[in-house]
Amino acid sequence: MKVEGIPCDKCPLRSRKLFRDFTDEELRFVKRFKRGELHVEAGATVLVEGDASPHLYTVLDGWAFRHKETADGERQILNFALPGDLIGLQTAIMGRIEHSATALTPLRLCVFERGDVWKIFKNHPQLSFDITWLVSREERMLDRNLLSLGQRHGEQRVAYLVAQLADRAAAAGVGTRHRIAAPLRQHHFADALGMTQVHVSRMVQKLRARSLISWTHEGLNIANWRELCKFADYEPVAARRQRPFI
Amino acid sequence: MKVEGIPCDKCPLRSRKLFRDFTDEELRFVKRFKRGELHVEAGATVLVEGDASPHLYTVLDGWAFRHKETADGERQILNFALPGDLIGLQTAIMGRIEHSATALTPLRLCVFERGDVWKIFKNHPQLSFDITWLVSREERMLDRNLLSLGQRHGEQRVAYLVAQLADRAAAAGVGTRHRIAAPLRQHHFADALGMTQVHVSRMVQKLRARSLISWTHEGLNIANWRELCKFADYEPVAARRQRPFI
DNA sequence: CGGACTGTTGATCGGTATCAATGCTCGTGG
DNA sequence: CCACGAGCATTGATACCGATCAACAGTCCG
Repeated sequence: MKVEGIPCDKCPLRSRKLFRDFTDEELRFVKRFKRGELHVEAGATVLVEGDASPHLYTVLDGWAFRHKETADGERQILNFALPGDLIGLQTAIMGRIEHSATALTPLRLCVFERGDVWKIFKNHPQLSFDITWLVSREERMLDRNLLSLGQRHGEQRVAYLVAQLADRAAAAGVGTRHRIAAPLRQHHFADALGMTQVHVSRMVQKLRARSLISWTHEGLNIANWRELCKFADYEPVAARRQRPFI
Repeated sequence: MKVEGIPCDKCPLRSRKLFRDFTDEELRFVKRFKRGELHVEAGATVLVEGDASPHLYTVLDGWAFRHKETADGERQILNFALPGDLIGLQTAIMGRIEHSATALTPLRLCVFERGDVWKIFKNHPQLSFDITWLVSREERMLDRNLLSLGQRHGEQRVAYLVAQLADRAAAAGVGTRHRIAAPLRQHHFADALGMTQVHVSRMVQKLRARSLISWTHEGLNIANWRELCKFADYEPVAARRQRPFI
């Protein structure tokens, strides 16, 4: 875990076409709030349920996931976070966070302070709106995941998650729709989809039999993107559409 | 479906202790945006998936639920909306809504216009922050529901939903923790929890056998609130804690 | 009275969990 | 270079939760 400073004008996210351009004024404004950069190693925990951490983060590089546990220790992965995603905003808005977040890969985070969020609201409508956009987007993804868990059975659930992750990764510029480069294991899928790892394995085999994906020790590849989406009932995000980030 | 105007200073929500007080200035400001009141009958649809409706609403009275369907027509109830809750904000923030909303009881809604949300952000930091608070709260509830669907089995899932609804209704001032007054049917539970109505029936019986709840044609009663929460792993909201609304 | 709606009960089937063993890959250290 | 163990995926056998199909009963209402 180390902290250093890198100027926002050199922010690697800013150069990606996916993210909307900041005006010079916005850039100057948001710069003041960057408290540093946090590097955590794969597997490290960034946020812990119940914390009232003073920080929130934007993912600059790497994959993380949000998760939550029942009283008897069963873990549910709620969603994944990719570059450009904000994590830990709940601490700033609601005072207390009800989920944990863990790094899936080595992670580079841009650090903000909880109290500064209010300054953004106070002084910068457009950026406040962007923050709300990000929360709404998260809500929308959760809606989709809920639909998946509630109404789709195993094979489709796995297919849906594969499609979603590949699509998001491609959009965030950290992969393509044909290959997921993250070190995702079947037990991650299990925890995200509410099924056992053994069953995930069997469902993956079925998807392989349909020639939709291949999952070897080399990684996870999507053999037929179009068909996968159709099978999973997944609707890809509009490409070329810019989105905000902070 | 009828529309009329009732002044915000007489807003019935405002008198409930649950909701934070507005300053006179806030009241004057927000009044300008109330476009009217919408009354819809039980069972009517307020929002339809895919719409780019020009309106969003605050529930003034009654129960509604947000839901979403898979391509092959399976319905998932994502969450319920009670007085004080905002519905349809996605249209204003993201342009398009990805879920539907339906009235469970006769519903009284306060109508806002999509474009006015930006005006709020532009001119009123505190109210913008409140909006974001509401979205964050929804996200948090979805996190919890996702945990329930993914990791708890039937009996606990039902118990959790009962506890959650009773608690929220009591907090919103439309019921107590010992009785849910809404015309909820077992098929609503089924759609919300990803199980069949028949199975909900059996799980309800088990909860009855544990003397936790009773569900007759008279309605749904919680026999032992404390034990129900413990069994369901549900953490009640802090009573006496005020929350924002718009 | 008849029909719609809701909840209950029973029989059976299937999807998924559980438990356990095996094999593969890779990193490490002797 | 090989032995070993850790981590991960696969496979098989069995058990159980919850789905499905079907029938029936109570309530409400026109």
